[in-house]
Amino acid sequence: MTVHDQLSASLEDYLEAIYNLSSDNRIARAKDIACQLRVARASVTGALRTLAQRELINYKPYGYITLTERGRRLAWKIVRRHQILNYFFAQVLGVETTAAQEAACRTEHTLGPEVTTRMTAFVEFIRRKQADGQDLGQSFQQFWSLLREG
Amino acid sequence: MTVHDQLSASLEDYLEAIYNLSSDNRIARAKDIACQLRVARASVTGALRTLAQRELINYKPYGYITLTERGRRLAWKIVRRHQILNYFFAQVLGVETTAAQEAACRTEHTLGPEVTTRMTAFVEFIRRKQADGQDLGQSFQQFWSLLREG
DNA sequence: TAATATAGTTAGTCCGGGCTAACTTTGCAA
DNA sequence: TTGCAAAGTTAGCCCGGACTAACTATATTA
Repeated sequence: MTVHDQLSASLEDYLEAIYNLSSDNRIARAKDIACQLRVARASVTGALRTLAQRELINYKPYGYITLTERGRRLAWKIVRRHQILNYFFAQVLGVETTAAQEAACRTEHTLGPEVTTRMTAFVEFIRRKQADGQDLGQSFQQFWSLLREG
Repeated sequence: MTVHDQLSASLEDYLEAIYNLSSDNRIARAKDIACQLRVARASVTGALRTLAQRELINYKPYGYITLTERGRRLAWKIVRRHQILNYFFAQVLGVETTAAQEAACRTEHTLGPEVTTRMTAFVEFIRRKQADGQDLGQSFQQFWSLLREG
């Protein structure tokens, strides 16, 4: 079984989309996955088959799509990573929200576990400082403005 | 002409390798590119052709490989991005050097221009603070140790 | 319940970018 | 100067992951 392998960037995206759609509201529909990932419906089918055979989702042709326990755990990690990066890009670097989102989408697949955990801690570190009245994002963004305008 | 297009991650790697090899010492040899990127010699040939037709390198079969002016400028940006990330991973997050290098290699291709410039500024910002006796990397790494050990 | 719209799948194609095997060119050493 | 090893190229293959077109299943609603 190829069950333990790393997922490709593309498969991570599918898994993440399924996670988001199924928690957002109801059921993850292939149509919506396609739409969210801006991909043809036909491409979704292939990805679903692969995810199913890696035992990350439960999937039968024309049936409902649900995450397995393994799938849910993995998806959660992926989503988490995404959020961390997004926070860093948006709140610390001050990148505009949709650009930050897009960057996070692209970058999230390349961080190894080492960098991910440290990055997570770093964001936590920054949040604490902020709670202590020391807003790093803000003071960087001041610096940034000076660079730009001044 | 496809001359203005974005390069794929893989082509960026080739360009970067050529840049490094030709500044490191002498001439960028296909053999060394292959070795550095851990790729078969045959794969290099294809990449060289593509880079040549995008006017980023001067290349004739069996000839020397040199960067064009455009190629050099672009390669420089790529190398720069790599260094910035590497600094951030190693000096700020405290990731061990070779792991930081590897992460930088994977991540560098996904940062858009917006994030890249801000990231560059962020690293500069941190350096300044460090010069002022406020070492963010160090204080984060203290925090990190507490998380781990404490 | 039958007709049709919508969702999903299949088949077949393409493209990037790897690979190996076999061939050609180049360059060094006898 | 020739003769062989090393470097480079070509041809042909594979794989992942997109696509379109055409088909099938499902759902809606008249």
